[in-house]
Amino acid sequence: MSRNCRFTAAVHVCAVLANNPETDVTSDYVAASLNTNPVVVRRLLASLAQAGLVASKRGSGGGYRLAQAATRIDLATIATAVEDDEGPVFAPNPPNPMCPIGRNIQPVVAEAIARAEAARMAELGKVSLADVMEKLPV
Amino acid sequence: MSRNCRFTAAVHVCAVLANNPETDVTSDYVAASLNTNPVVVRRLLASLAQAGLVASKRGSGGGYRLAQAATRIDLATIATAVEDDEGPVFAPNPPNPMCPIGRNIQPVVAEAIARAEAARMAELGKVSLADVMEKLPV
DNA sequence: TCAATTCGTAACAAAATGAGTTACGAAAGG
DNA sequence: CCTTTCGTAACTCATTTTGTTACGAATTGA
Repeated sequence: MSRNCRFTAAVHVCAVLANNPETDVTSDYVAASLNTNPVVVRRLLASLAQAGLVASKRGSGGGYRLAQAATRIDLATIATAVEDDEGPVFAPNPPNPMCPIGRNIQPVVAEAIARAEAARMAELGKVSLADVMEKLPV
Repeated sequence: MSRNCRFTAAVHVCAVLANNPETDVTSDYVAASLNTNPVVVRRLLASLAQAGLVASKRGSGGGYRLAQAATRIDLATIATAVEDDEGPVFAPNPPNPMCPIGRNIQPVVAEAIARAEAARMAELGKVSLADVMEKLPV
């Protein structure tokens, strides 16, 4: 599954929480909207909680809610929270060090990828969760 | 393996071809630099050929060479050639259509992702294969 | 205190993805 | 012809991700 899959799901989760402000929403409830398993949702929410985007409460009556206003959460923050930030990923086999190309190409490409990813994040950062909510039927 | 993996490999392949201008380079040769299998390389090169970036010649003395000058090939073109352009990917299970959030969120997020991907491509487009070659020891 | 609820997380099965490998036909050159 | 090399299909294997079950810890309310 692609990178955008987890990201889209994470935005969906946040949208459900934003739609129930000041309320503790259970992972079962969110899972019903996502049409998936509660544990999958909790794993997503664990990443979001670690980034300080959501707060969780255990026990009866517990659940999740946004830890910040929807206007202050942008899609770039959500993306970095749930994506594996391992930088540019290379093949399992390292390039042949005997080859002058193979020996040196990775840092060069990695730099270009880093700039491209930064541009992608900058664009995602222009959209807030509140912007997303506005485009949904309330 | 991530998206950047195939992309990095494709740039590596192009760099090897650029390093042997006006020469037909075999997939075996490229595979040695990539430290991988010739068939894997041929699959990558098939995508690059379909995009018009490389030309192939069969038979004895055959191989691959760049179909355009390295100054005219940019990393965005390479990326679009080898990446699955399936737009934003969603989870295997579609969201619950009974939920107003689930029913409507995907197009909204897809639009933001499309803009972000466009920004990423714009950044990759600023770097040409010749730029990459310049940063490698000749 | 006790029971019910809910998160947190581990363990494992199932599914999907991609890489690697083998194989073989088609094309091209000598 | 015979060799070389691409093009591609079929298959296996490793890796990753998702889904599922399970259970302990925390919290609430009776």
